[in-house]
Amino acid sequence: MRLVIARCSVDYAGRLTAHLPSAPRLILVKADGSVSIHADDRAYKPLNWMSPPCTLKEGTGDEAGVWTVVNKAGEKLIITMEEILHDSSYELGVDPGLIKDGVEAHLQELLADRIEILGEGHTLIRREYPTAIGPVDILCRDANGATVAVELKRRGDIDGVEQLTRYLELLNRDPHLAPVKGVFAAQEIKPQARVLATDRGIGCLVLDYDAMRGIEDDKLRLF
Amino acid sequence: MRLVIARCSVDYAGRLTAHLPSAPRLILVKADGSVSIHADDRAYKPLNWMSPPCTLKEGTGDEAGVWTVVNKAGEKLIITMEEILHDSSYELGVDPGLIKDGVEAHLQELLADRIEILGEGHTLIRREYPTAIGPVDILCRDANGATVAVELKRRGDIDGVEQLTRYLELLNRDPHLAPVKGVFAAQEIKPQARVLATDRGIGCLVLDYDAMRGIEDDKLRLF
DNA sequence: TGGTAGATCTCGAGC
DNA sequence: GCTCGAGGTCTACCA
Repeated sequence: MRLVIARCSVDYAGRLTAHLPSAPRLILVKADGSVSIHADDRAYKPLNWMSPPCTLKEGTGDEAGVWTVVNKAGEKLIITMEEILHDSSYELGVDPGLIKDGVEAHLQELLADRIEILGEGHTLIRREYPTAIGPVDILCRDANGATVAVELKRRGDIDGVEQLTRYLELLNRDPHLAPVKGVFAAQEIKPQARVLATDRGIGCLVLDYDAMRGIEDDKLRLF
Repeated sequence: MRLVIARCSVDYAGRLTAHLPSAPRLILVKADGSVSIHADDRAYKPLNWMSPPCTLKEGTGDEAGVWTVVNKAGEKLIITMEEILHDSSYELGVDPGLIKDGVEAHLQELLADRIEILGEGHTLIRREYPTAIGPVDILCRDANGATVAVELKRRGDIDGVEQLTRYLELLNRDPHLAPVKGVFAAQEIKPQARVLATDRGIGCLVLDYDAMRGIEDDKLRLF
């Protein structure tokens, strides 16, 4: 990891063209060859960057102080250094990486484990039920044996309803499954998504992640 | 901008919970109070971060070496420093910011200016034609006076077709406009999006940004 | 390699 | 304050 603080201007030419006028900034050159340029605000997104794999060439002679970063697609990032204020390097090694909890995959596990949250007598067919246009999060049967397709989201908005609609259209063409009902399940369902879902006869289910995890924990404690 | 290289472990509790085991990393504290933690790879996304506005508290006494970053929503980022390898600060000032070219807004301008790209005899009604569910990018009439709604994307995929479909459904309820045809225009149209659009009777138009800009430049040179 | 869906998405505009 | 759409989205996963 190389840290450079420098007054510089930057030009990017690739999927779009963009220019950064001269100003003091932080330039990060990482061990994988990637380069990013940061201003003194915003935690998440750099002003400009080149993702790996890419190669950095530092100009010499006439081109001294001009860094050119290129990737395979031919995108270019050109950094023109005007004044170097700091330049240091550190060996950090490979990062052990982030351990996450609380994402959609876990919600899917929890709901599959407690499928009766969908209603008395529901039984799981399978998670990630494959279709031609992608896997349905959960497929199950209700107490009457009717097929139910569940689309799971952390935040339920209109896109999720469209996605489920496409699945339902497809699943309903399968005589072994039809008629298939839809349930849109999320930790939070946006009003417009609820309206659209309801209009299409799709059920809405708001999930309480902490409560579900609690139930799961209780269940685990029984064994 | 404060740059710290340190062996540290990190815990995030907020929209999810996440943990980073002890390892050497770069910690950036920016002038807006934001904090980000970088490994020695990936240009774009930090391992962990807290977006502004947020406040950083460095622990003292028993809590020495423990940094706590909190935002208004109550999300917490806790950084436990085990060994500081570098610590320096720089005043960078406010960045003049990025100048972009080649985005959807510009495409819309260009297409509106050369509406005949859609076909001989087309006339513009207006850009950003307002509807209850949002503005239609371009509304125009073809040579026969029929209404045409255009959805513009840089990259045309299935979502864009869905969006245009919703607009068409709505616009076709307006007796002053109906019947309304749809055109899906993008610099690149994904095969599946093309299939869906065609299936719904929506036309597809691939736009050449450089050529359109060239035409525009030629046009400007005439005046 | 290409397509799809998720993300602590972020960010900005419009209401 | 929210809602929605765009992003050089990036990234992981799967065919």
